[in-house]
Amino acid sequence: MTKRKFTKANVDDTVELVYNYITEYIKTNGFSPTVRDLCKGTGIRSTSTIHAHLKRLRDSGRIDMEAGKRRALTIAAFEQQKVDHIPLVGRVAAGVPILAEENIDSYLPVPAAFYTEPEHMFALEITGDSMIGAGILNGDYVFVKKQAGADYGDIVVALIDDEATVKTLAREQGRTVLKPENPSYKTIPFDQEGCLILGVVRGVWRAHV
Amino acid sequence: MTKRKFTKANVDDTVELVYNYITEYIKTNGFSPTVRDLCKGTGIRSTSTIHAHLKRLRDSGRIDMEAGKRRALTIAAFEQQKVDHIPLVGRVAAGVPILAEENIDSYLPVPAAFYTEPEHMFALEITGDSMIGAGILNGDYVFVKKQAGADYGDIVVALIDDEATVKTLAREQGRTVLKPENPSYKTIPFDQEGCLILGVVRGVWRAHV
DNA sequence: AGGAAAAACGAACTATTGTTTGACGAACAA
DNA sequence: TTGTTCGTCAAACAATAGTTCGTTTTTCCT
Repeated sequence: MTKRKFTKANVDDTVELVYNYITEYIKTNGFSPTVRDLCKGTGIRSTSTIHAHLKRLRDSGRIDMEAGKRRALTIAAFEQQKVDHIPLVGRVAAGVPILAEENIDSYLPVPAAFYTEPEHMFALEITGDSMIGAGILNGDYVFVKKQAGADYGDIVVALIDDEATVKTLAREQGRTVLKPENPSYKTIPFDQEGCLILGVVRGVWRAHV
Repeated sequence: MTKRKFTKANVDDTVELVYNYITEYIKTNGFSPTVRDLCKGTGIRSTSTIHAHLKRLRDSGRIDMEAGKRRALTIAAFEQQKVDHIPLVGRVAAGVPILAEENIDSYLPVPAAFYTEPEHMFALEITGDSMIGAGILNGDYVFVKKQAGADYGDIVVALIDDEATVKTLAREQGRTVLKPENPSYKTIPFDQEGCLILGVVRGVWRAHV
């Protein structure tokens, strides 16, 4: 009687097993598993077998690993799905830079792929329904790129007499105005005195309860 | 002449230096730095000094570390800002489970704090303007919790004759209907034949170009 | 000035962990 | 059946990296 010492499963399946355990491990622990962790996690008994599978995963571009480095496996796909944390601005204090520490309530994670310069972004919670026509509702979060100028048609965050407001920047009858997207609100003349553009809306997030 | 071999800076400042380098390193590399990496990064020459600072950071609850484990530092604050990646469903193939592999285009990162069960979520890109009244525009992404039932008033993703659509579930004149939030679209009767609720919209994301 | 405490240093120690090697078993084709 | 290939295994090797220890330097207090 020959004793069955191991089973030789389909390689692709085993590689998948290893890959899944890596992602799972990183997700729960926050750092990469070791070769021996993968042994325990997958039931594979030899470190060299894991090693071979890791090479396959690296060669197919699914993971990144540096030779010799411990716990240095990273999921290649995460690169595209990188996340930045941008500040959520609660109140806009008068005379204080928008991103000053006292303004920042917390940080929200945002897909980095959506923006080229996430370090210049901030988020703002919408109060009121003046922008309903643009699909921006009360309670929504807008993600704003900080910049002093904007184009006509852009939805901007502006400071008017020490109050922050979100409106569409437009040109009407020869004047630059801040236009609400709701007929029951009045268009605000944008005269340079006391008016300041803080940034341009680049994204909207709404959570349904 | 006494040779100045090292300067003894304020401990808090040095701890901060170490902490910042850890976050920076993890952000760029995807895995934790080693004690010796931190030496190079901070200019501190002794591994034991770094070790002492790491203990301080752990004791003050700012980082997590397990004794003996290599490259296993994690930033404690990241815990609260955890991100889940939920599948972006491109097409909805007839007769195939919504989360089947062939439906999934890619994955989007979403703040885990927003949902209790991110593993049951999927995302869908909106085509058309039938939900303008609810602030859901063409090109928006909706984040959907997968469930077979829903309440009246919920915005649902439903399958009607093998086509996925996003509408408000409502009751009108004694019948259950799928109601568009746009007067130029017709209300769709929700008869059980060929009609299926795939999930309920929990979030909306819009990126302004 | 003298001494204690705190912080940094350098070197040695330890062990976790990546890597290599050679052998064995299973699957498959000739 | 027989040989080849490939996946797995066990064990040993090598080295990266966590930890400890005793000393030196700086700061601060008396």
